[in-house]
Amino acid sequence: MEKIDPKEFRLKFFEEMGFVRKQCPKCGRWFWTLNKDQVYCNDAPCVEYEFFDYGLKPLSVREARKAFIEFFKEHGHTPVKPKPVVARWREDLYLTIASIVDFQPFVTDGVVPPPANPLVVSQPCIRLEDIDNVGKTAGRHLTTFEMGGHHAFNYPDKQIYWKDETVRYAFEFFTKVIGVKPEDLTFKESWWEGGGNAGPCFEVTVKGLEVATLVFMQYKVVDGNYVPMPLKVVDTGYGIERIAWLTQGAPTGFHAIYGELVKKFFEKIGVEEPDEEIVRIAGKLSSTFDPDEPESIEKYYRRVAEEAKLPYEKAREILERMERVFAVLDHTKTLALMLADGIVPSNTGEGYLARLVLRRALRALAKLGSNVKLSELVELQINFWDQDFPQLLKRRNYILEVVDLEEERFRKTLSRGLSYVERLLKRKKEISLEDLVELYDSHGIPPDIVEEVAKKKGVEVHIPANFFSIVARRHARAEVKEEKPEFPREVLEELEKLPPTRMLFHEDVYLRKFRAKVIYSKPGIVVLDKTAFYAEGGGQLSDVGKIKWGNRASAEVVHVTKVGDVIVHKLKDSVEVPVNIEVEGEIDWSRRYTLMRHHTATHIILGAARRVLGEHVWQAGAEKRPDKARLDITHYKPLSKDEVRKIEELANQVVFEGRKVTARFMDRNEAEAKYGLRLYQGGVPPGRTIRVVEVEGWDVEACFGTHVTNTREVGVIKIINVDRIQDGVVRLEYTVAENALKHVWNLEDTLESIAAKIGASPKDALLRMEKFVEEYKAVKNELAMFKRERVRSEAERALARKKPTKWGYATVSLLTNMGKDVVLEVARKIIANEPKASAIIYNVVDNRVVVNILVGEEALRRGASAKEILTKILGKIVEGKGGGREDYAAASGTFKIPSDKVVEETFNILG
RNA sequence: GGGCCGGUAGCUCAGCCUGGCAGAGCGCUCGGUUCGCACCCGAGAGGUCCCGGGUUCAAAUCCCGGCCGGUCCA
Repeated sequence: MEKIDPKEFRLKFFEEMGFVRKQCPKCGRWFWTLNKDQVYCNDAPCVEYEFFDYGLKPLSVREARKAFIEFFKEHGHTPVKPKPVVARWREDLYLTIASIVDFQPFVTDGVVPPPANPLVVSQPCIRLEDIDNVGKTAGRHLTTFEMGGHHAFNYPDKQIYWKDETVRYAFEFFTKVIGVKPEDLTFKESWWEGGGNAGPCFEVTVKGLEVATLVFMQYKVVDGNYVPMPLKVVDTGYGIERIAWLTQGAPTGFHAIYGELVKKFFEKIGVEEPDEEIVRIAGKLSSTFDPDEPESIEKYYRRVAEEAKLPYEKAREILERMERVFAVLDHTKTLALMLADGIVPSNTGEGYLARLVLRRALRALAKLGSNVKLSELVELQINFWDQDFPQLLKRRNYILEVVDLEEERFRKTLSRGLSYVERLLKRKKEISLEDLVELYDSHGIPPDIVEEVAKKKGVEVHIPANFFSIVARRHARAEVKEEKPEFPREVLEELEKLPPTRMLFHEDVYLRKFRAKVIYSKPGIVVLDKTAFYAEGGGQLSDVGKIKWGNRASAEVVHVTKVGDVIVHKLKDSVEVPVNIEVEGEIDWSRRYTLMRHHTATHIILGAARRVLGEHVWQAGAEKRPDKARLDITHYKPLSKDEVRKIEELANQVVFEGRKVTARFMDRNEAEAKYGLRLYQGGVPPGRTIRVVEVEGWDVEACFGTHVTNTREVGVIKIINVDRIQDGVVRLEYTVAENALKHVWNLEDTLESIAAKIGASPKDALLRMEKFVEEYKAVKNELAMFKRERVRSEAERALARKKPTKWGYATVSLLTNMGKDVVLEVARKIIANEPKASAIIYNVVDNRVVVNILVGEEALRRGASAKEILTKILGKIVEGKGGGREDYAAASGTFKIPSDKVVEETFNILG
């Protein structure tokens, strides 16, 4: 803050109007106002909300949005459509967190022109950073909100407008359209930073409520330094919901946003709606605390209790209940929007964020003691917002099915975890911090739910206030793996200076041979002025082939890669090709042609999967190799066999229909406008123009790869494997044409060998197998019977030859090739029949012998020791290793004496 | 992408720490009880202890690798 030059904020407009600059005695910030008597900065938490009886014309969220758009439209801004809340056009963000995000990175970097300039948009945004505060602050924090943004992009050669005009617009909008008295508007000086950009800003507040932020993006943050940007961007954010709240003077933001839904939610959830009086007081005071400071919240509860003339405990209970219902209101809307844009819940990526929101909502419901189905509440949101966000209605079935599935999943997780808690309590009678952390971190059971269960069992649980930071501390910093550079630094630097390679593979995908000039060469590395070799990218492996020059010289190309726009051929061995000569290149065509067919097949399969499974299907990864290809798609449950067949059938239909496949370069804005963000399946390519591959009437994607020109060339597609690779992602593997045929042959061969092994024809193999399994079980049972019989007879035989010792009796058996289980059974039988006996059993297997010694209960009491006996045996009879306890010992090794003397000698040494 | 937890009978799980007979409850089958059902009583069937390697006389148990699932965090 200190680094800002106050001059940045001194505007002509302020002078004209007679604004004065003041400093807030509470927060120390500087601000501008027309009210000469104003003391504080007019923002939370320095002042209480004072707009409740302000008497503005009440606007719903929809009306506030419309008023905002209309105003800026009238003032020369072109309205543009908002983007999805899932930022598919960004590689660095999962969610749309601000309206300016719509135009990052390409517009703000000056690579792509904005769709209009200046423009206005109302962008639904999702921010999850403050999810724990939602509800507590009566509407100050929300996970989803609409950011009204009017943006102007000022290029060095084309200025639109800057600070002065921006503040004038804000002033006019709030005073003329909304009806705020000029002296109630405060412009607070501040500094904004985010997404690698920074600049000064004004926070616009009215009667304690911040209603807009006017950012003047003019620096790029590079290594902590502020570098001026050539492109200066007016980045404003008007809080549409806050404008609705302000104008309605509703007791809380939630009442302003959700209107009749508030009552409906209390009813559906089944908790009592608090009196208007306490809600009003809570709303008014909600500006005064910092939700991250427990003491300030407590103070707030006390003040509400005091003003509402209620006991503290009672007030707190009412407020907490209300806060939770508010959180559910907020989370269900966020969830509906996320799912409508096709997020599939998962344990990673943006899918995890959807699951996080959903589970927070379920937890809040659990704490409210409600058993309402979450999908019923989400459905209320869909119906409430269907005109504002028509995608909710369109994706209704998907949203509700996923919510139900996820609720079921969470229920299972909870019950699994809770039975774990109960088992824990049986053993320990207390739950330690360590247990709590493990329950949450490994089993997903939040500590407050553990507390509840424990309480029912009469066990108190202490949850530290910093519980979640303790959990966070356990997560060691992920080490950043360095990627091994493909080329040495100095080579890379030289490569980067070369002119772009002409890409013959885009001009004619069927080109196999070509002549080109060598423009750069190092041992094992060649760069040509043009090439037909495709460089690895977009999940398509690179071409391989040959380069020939002179009379005889040639080199094998083993890999091709791209450095910027330069295509680099890597050679087998460190061959060096002379620079500036002409060479002939030839690619391995059969490999390339299969890759092309696999690539086109991938686009066809994606289109088929989307049609069979739904619009939430997105590519989550893909790889095309010569032997097979694979496509990972987002989907919320395992594919049924039926669905797989359906995808396969549909895909092959497209192959057989012989649809045209075209590739062309298009202006990014134009392509997005025509085909939507669906284009970005395999990531977001950089640049002003993008290459668009279209399978006629079936699928359109931004793609750099080589494709056949007619789907018929793919031949046939055979899905050979389907796998769930992680939550919410299904992997399809498939091959085409001859490879598909080979796959079928393999299956045939396998079946034939199985049939041959079991002596049946392939047709009868299954029947034969079933019979075998039955027989196997019967034989197993019969064998068990014989084993029992053998055990009995061996035990009897041994007991018949027992000899007395000082502790009772000893029996010695010499068996051959017995299983371990039989030997032990015999020994057990002996000491069961004669508790005074010690059973010694030798079992000879191949050239080795295993000796087992079991001592009966009575013999044990009289001083017999299996270990001692074993020691004697190991000394005299068996050479080997062993060990055991008093009642049991075993060893293995070889006999030291002839085996026909073993029984006799054993009795002797026990003497 | 990383951390943590788990995989044992059809299901839910115990046993693993400290190596030495693979177990419980529910479900299933049969029998008893009953006019019949439920309950109850008795008997029985049911196992690749996820897979592979290692240590050991001996591995569900200890070690290593893999697969699968769960969960928290980027």
